[in-house]
Amino acid sequence: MSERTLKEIMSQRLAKRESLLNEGVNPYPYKFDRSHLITAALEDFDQLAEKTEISFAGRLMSRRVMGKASFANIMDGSGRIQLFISREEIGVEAYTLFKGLDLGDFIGVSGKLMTTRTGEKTLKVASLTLLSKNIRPLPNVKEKDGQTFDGFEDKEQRYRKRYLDLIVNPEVKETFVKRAAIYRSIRKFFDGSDYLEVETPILQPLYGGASARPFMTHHNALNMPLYLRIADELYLKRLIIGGFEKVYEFSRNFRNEGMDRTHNPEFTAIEWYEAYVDYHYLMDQVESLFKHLCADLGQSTFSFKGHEIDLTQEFQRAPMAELVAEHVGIDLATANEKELLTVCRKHKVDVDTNANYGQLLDELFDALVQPHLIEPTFVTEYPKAISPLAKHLRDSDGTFVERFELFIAGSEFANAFSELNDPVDQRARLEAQAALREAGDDEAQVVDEDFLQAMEYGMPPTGGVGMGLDRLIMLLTDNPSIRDVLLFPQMRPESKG
RNA sequence: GCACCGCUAGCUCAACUGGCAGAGCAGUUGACUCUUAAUCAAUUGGUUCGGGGUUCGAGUCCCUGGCGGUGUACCA
Repeated sequence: MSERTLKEIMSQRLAKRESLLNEGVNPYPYKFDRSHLITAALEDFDQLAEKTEISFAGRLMSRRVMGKASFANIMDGSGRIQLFISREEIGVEAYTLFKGLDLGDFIGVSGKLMTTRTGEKTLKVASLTLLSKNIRPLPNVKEKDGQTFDGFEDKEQRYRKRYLDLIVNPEVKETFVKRAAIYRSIRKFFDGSDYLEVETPILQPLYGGASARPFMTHHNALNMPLYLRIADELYLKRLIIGGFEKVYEFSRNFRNEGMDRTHNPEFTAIEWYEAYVDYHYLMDQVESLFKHLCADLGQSTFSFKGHEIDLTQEFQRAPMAELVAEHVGIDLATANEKELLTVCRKHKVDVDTNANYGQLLDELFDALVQPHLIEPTFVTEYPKAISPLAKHLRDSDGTFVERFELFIAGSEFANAFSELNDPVDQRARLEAQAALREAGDDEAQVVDEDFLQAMEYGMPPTGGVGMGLDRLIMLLTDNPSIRDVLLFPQMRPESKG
């Protein structure tokens, strides 16, 4: 739409590019030696001002021309600074070049720092070089005293053209800088506990470790189907079997499912496994990971979804059935499926009438309890029916397993178990999943014969945790949508309708 | 999936009950040596998301499709 007017602006700029080339000026030179980042020079202003010749490189963001002298602002990766350019100072030729610049051009400038009459720290430009010619106009944003005017606000365009969002809405950068800091902190936590960071296949002949539909692809040379991983769990367990006793991986996972505020088709999780520990150990460990993160970020209370949450407090722990029982006022430990169904109906929880005890309990929990778990809470003892990779709860009848999930502000943040390591039991559980698949559940897990064989060689008692990092970053940066913590969220192609 | 809201110039927005599609910024031309949402003067720029319909006349009303946002459901 409105291509014509955009084309006019662009053809003007293309013409400038041409005439520069004709004058023998390369509008795209190869390098520029800058002496300072903008913010570094501003911090060191008193040392540098009036004395030292310094240089910056950056993008021209605004301009105020007043005849033979001008002010402009450039932005580099660190920040912005005002430039003062006078014809007297830089000469007629350079001043003409400056007046021919467009917003969005990259330039290199050198000169001395000064303070303007109104007290703004400014570079008095002595020389100026074009570093890259802009030919497509940037969204035009005005700024004053930290307030922005006429911003670039269309969320769709911001997600589709994230590079523009980053240029024009600098606060967006902070989320991604913080994301990197969180990764660094997590790495430090595990590296410091003698964990080994590993990389396992993203392209897998069979997918597993979670209940989800996969993306499928095809390898030409092998002429075989391959799946993009939905989780790295089964490979990390192979490594535990192989004798690496503590492993972790930042795992980009792919799930062929719906998209919404909290789901992107590709997302990042961290999973870690440690030999000879159980889920009680893991709860303590997860709590200390959060404390470690808070210390590194220098913050203990986080605002998220309108709640103020202290992540350094002791996390609550409670079995799933108890939490549901508290809510419905019925002792569920002795309830049968029929009674649970009645409870579901009473609380208007929509369920499949063929659902088993575990699925019903899970439904009740999701509908009635989870939204109210605001303070950090480990929900423990999940039904075996929905946990095919977890060990039976010790000293019990086998209805429940040693598993926990961590909830904060009504959302799930971690999922962990005392990992099942009995190969006979594991085979039976996966075969039960396969039966569910036969019955039409296309998210049920598949039997991975190689994984079962690996376990038959012997797997030590092991604890393992999976934690969704995108959601963690949403929590720690107070962003309500996963799209705000992904640089390039998945979008439908733009179409002309 | 369902509901609601949105889509008009490069950007931000306006246009009453259906009556000539507008403004600011950006762009272009000119003036201006301490401005800072610079200012002043002039000026260019439109497939109003696509398609169909009603009407003398549609940005506006109706149908249909697209994309996005929010909520909700399903799903981990």
